[in-house]
Amino acid sequence: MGHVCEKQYNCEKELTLEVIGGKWKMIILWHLGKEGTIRFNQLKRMIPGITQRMLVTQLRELESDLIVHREVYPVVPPKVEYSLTPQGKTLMPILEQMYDWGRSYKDYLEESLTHDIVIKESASK
Amino acid sequence: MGHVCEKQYNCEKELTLEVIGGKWKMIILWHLGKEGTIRFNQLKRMIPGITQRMLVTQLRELESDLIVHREVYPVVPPKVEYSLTPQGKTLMPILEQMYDWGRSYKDYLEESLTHDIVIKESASK
DNA sequence: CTGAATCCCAGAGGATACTG
DNA sequence: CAGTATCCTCTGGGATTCAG
Repeated sequence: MGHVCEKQYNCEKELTLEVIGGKWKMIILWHLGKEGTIRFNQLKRMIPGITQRMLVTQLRELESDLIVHREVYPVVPPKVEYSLTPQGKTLMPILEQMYDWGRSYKDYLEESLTHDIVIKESASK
Repeated sequence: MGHVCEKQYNCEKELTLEVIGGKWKMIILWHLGKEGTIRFNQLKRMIPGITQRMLVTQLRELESDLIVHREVYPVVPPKVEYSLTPQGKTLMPILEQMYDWGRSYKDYLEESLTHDIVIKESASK
């Protein structure tokens, strides 16, 4: 099943990290959580810098972890839609919390940076 | 400053991930969050399997990211205490949520696994 | 349009030994 | 006790090409 199964963990937090920790997984999950259902190329266009290969592999892992659902339409040209599973949707609160924390942390870093500059300037006088 | 500064992100969620994403960082943060203040070797004993080198490097990164505070006592033999900064403490709710999600996700995986077995058994009759 | 197949590399992570 | 200093392995991630 999931690529997550074999490994050993000190704590279930690490299991969670294993699921969302890939380089592009959080952005993928984010878009799917907001938009609902997205086609492959649509998703690719929404994520600047990602290669096709990476998008595929990340999606495959999320799929085997039962986080993302893949719906294939047997038409030509191919049409494949991705969406969150019910289990996948339960990740959204975590992603939102991580977003909020990241924002305030960024502000915090900038503050303490400018503060350092003030300290250094007054010290060099 | 932090090892976090140089890189570019699509979203601040990835900044958060950058901070807590190291192999041993969540367990370290977890213990510091629960115990408050811990000495180096004490911490090492609490984390089975970690090497001194890894514990040092992970702690150094957390320190440069202003998440962990390092207090050195000029005595012999050396005594160094680690604790969370105020900013570090704000991470705890995220870790707890990740713990909770990991637990229920683990249950979910086991359920759907046994369910699959049932399906397969009845199908092979 | 949605992939699979190759090839490749930096860097995270680890084993081990030494030190003030 | 709390670290450095080396050296090495492994794999996550990427560039590129081909295919149904």
